[in-house]
Amino acid sequence: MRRDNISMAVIRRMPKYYRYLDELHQNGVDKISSRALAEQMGLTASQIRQDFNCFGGFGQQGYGYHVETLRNEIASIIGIDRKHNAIILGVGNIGRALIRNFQFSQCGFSLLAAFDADAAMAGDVINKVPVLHIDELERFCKENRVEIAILTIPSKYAQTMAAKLTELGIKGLWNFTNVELKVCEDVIVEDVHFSDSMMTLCYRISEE
Amino acid sequence: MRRDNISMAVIRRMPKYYRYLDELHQNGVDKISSRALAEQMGLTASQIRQDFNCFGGFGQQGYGYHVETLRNEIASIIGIDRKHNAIILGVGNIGRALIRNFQFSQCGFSLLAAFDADAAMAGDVINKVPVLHIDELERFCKENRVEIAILTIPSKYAQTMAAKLTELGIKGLWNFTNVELKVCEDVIVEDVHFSDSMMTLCYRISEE
DNA sequence: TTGCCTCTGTTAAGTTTTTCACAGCACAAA
DNA sequence: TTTGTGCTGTGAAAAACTTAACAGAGGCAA
Repeated sequence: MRRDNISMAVIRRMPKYYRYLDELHQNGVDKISSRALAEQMGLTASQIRQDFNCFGGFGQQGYGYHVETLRNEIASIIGIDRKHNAIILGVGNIGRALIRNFQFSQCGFSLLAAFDADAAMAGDVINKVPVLHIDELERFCKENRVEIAILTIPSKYAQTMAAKLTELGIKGLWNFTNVELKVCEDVIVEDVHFSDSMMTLCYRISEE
Repeated sequence: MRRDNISMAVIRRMPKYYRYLDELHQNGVDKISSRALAEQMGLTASQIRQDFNCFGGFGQQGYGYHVETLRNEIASIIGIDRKHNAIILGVGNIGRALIRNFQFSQCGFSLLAAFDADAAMAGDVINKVPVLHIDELERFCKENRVEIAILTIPSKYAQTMAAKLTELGIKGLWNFTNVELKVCEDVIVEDVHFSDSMMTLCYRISEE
């Protein structure tokens, strides 16, 4: 399974494949052809075969793809079959929403703790996740192998916090602030820019 | 200003341009060259010039771009200088987070009302936005020119609700559920798939 | 077993997107 | 005014990405 030089375009389709295959599997579907999957997903069969081939190809000629096998292969490619430790910074509305509702384990993560600058929250437990004061961040990161941090703090603190987390050896940041973070290049930043998404929608509904 | 056949790749960069230009403007910067902007944004100067040229080109040879003018042109292209009426469906954690924190007006929208199936919430007002019972949706849409709906409801209701909203003449859906919505093609769906984003991060931190 | 049909992996063609290169305008300095 | 530098708009080249096409493997029925 060669996973070098895989283009971002392909990578960003993998979670979607996973989602569809997982649903098919749960509906008891055993096998599926690239054509059938393409139709459901709104892609072309060629693209699907091409995509899977980036990782070696998991189908069988004349048969198609075995849904469960393919799903598991994709899970393994993405890495969600392993557990990566995560922490969340900022227990405001969005932070709380993620802690309560987001299925971290289904995305390969384990949410170890939440941090907030508000001392009044320290000691709380939300959805089994302990809330700690931000002053404990450094100690916590040193004691636990934290791989990613989720930024749901106010924008003005984002860059400073990103720098601190970089120092503490974090590998990835899931950034919900509307700030473009500058970090050294071995730290991965995945942005969730609500406003960009909303503005795109704004443009698209205005077209005729 | 020709805005037909603009590729999605270009469109998705426009909000980012807007963000940077707005910040430059607020910092008192008057003019900027494509090269300087490229450096800040992590793009190439060529791409920036190419992008702006899709809409006619707003710069001046030998000078560069006038920040405020360019920002306003982009705002007008995206459509955030107009006001589009929006409603939000589902006042759970994410819904509440958006109502409280998201700057709708800065993205060209005006959030008229929130809807929830929980009758106990009806009559509440969150951040000046009235919460109505879902039964009032139809009446409300008929009385107000609602252009987009934000889906922050449980996934299992998403498809049904999308169909209903389509009937009511909605133009766009901002979809926070992890369901792939099937709607007729003149309705625009803009997905915010947290899990796709998180899985992509998962993949990327695993690479070496 | 044979023959037919389906479907993948893979190479090639086509399309889109990005980058390069440069003519020519604008401003500043002399 | 003239000269030089900086910068855009634009057409062409390069790269990336998607779609098409097809050989051949495998299933299935007779």
